Amino acid sequence: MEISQVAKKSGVSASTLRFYEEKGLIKSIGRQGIRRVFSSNVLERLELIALGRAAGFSLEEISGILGTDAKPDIDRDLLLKKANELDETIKKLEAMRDGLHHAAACTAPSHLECPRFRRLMNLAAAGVIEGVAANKAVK
Amino acid sequence: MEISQVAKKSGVSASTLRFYEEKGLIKSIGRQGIRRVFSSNVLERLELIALGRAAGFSLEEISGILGTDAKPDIDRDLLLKKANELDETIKKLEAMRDGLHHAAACTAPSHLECPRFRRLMNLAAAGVIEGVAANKAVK
DNA sequence: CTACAACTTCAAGTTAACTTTAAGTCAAGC
DNA sequence: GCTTGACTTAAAGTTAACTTGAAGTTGTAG
Repeated sequence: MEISQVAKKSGVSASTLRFYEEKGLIKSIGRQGIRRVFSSNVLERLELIALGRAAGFSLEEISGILGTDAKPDIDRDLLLKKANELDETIKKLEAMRDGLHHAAACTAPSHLECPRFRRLMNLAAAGVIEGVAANKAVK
Repeated sequence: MEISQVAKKSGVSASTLRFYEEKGLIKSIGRQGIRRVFSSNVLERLELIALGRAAGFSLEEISGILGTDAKPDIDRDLLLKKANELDETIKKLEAMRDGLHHAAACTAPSHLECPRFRRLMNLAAAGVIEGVAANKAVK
């Protein structure tokens, strides 16, 4: 496949594909003249990358998870660590979602004054700041 | 409270506090000489901001949700929309988490070849790319 | 054979969310 | 009364993840 084919099928722009290749996230299987040729495997790879991005991983983390080489040879401990991080994130997001739902329905004059909203937010916020700091530290 | 007090109690650096004030996300209640003075309410506000960041909202979105003025006067439709977006994200994250857990335990030569992993990833990836594109479009 | 659309590289530009730096202000302790 | 340390502003620098632009190359349709 040519780059435009991949772009069209994946929804990832050609410039991004070149950028990803430069970063080692994807590979072209060769060239026809000057033009890159991709195997259709790359589409799968791009889905995984998109998934990782949606999950909040950086491109660097994703290349750590998926592996930069042909064989994605994976560090199982890293995977478990990432899975646990995700679990933490999910809990916060659920609290946030519930908070938002309540805020939309609540009739208190200000949400900051609504005990239920506060309780939800406090529950959710516990460890958030530390969590963010920790994430930065990990980088 | 002085800015360093707020920084210490919130874990948010002084420069970030000034930056947030500039963006209208927080407010100081006045000045003592040249120095900002904050009320302790700002700590709560900062927790909400941290929560929003952890949930993947941009600062602009957060100021949209929390309101820039003193009274957080909230657009309920926006809240519900954000809650639904969050719900979508949560589902993807759960799929990703499950995928990672499995990948860590799986003995298939390559995860891309493991049917269970593929099934999980495909489930998770459905709509991810469109979702990302949609998020960008919303911005 | 020539025009042209689709590719190529490399460098520079963009945005978000901060951080860093330079230069100055001020209250407090010695 | 002067040094010190915590503040101040304004501007520039940083990083991630791309995008855009300029200048050149190539396969194909007319």
